[in-house]
Amino acid sequence: MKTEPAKPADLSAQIAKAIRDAIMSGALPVDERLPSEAELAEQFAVSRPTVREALKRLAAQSLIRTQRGATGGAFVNRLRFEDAYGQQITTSTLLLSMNDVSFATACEARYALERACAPLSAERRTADHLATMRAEAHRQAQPGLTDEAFCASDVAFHRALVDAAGNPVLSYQLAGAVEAMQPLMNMITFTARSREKIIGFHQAIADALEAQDAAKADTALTGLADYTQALARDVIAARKG
Amino acid sequence: MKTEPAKPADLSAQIAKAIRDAIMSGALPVDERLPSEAELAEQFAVSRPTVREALKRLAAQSLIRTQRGATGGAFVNRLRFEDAYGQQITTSTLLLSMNDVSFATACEARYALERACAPLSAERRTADHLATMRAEAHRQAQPGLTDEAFCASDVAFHRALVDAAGNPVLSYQLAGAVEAMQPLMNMITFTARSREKIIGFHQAIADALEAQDAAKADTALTGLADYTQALARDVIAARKG
DNA sequence: GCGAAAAGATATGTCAGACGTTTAATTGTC
DNA sequence: GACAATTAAACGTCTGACATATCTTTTCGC
Repeated sequence: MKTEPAKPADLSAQIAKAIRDAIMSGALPVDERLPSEAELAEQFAVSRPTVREALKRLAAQSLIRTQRGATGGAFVNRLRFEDAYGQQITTSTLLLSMNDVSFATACEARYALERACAPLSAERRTADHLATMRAEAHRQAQPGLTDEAFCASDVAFHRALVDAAGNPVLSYQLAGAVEAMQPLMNMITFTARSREKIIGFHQAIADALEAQDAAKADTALTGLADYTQALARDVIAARKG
Repeated sequence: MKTEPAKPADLSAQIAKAIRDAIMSGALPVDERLPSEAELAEQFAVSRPTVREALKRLAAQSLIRTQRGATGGAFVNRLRFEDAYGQQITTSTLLLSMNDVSFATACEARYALERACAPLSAERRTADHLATMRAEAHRQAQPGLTDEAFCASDVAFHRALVDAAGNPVLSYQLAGAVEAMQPLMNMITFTARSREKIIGFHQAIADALEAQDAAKADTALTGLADYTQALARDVIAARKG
């Protein structure tokens, strides 16, 4: 029944797991200092380089931070949402590019999640969020804009839409879905006509949020989702033909 | 204007970043073998331990895998959704526990995302998904079940609901939100009465999905969300009093 | 007596070299 | 031609050392 014979991992991986478990169980609270590398080496009966490899693994996940000097050492890091965004975006981007995820699938996920945010955003949006969305929509209307810059502005617009929900957990989850789409979106050549339509949807969304009208926001988002999917289908069809 | 003077990071962090960028840009395709540790050490003009620390950082993010032996080395790893689930859950769990995220905020995010899945799940659910949901609901009705086991089954039920949407991107994003809630849920003591009500919602959700009725599923999910929030409020109030 | 400079202690960051282990390719023998 | 022994390449780990950063303590000068 076992798919894996539970092969023994590297020592550095074992040690990293032991420390990670201690952190996740709460045995090591935030800002607690770990024993020094030499002490850890003795405790786990391995050499210092092996301990260091384990600590670097944890540092790569932002679980610890290290500090040099007399009172230095490795400390349990308070994982912040901003820190996690980067990892989330990296992972999501690679997942999409390495797994032959279709544009349709990624797009569906993204707009499903955004529609989940929309009612909360309509209720809680601040003037700041609205201003950001208006500013990005205005930038998107500039004539000389490259496709890449247009897409980047698009991402900024949607980030503002998501952040307007005022729920950091949602913002974190959505960051991956929205930002990871950008490389896929960049493959689309936006005509003046398609930009105009997209900006129209963006303005409709901003209007709905300003009016705190969740239903209207949902309608505009659905329209944008459908239009984006249609655009992508055209691009793919044109590439084949 | 700069918040950080861009302090020079450790060599191992710099090297890890360089390789990570190469992977993300596509310069290093999947399954490509990196140069040996000795060659990398020479290229970057550092020692082998430093290179190894960099490689461990990448391994911790599942960006590379290493293999011993004659044809061994470090290879660019195809990041799979299953691999990413674990990291996503770890990160989400720590984010919630370390940032004083209220139960209400986490719960709101979770149910908003699940409601985004529900219409897709109603459309595409398979017999397998329905069977899993029914089985978990049945388990939840067992009398001797501990609170922990009840919560674990609850997670399994909701995972099935999310997976029924048939969109791996959604499943990935939701995994964090759903699983990371479990430690928070475990803090609630479920009375026989509250379990009964929750199971009722679960059955209503399963019924709605079986009937492919998205509206009914949404209603049931909303009911469950409201009830869960109310339960949590009671627990918090009881703890204070 | 008090402040500032110097010395010390501690811990991480990095390097050099070595040995063991794993794995695949090569070679040699029957 | 097939199988076994050898070889080579690469990672995994260890030892020891030095460099560097930072806090603490001591010492010196006034």
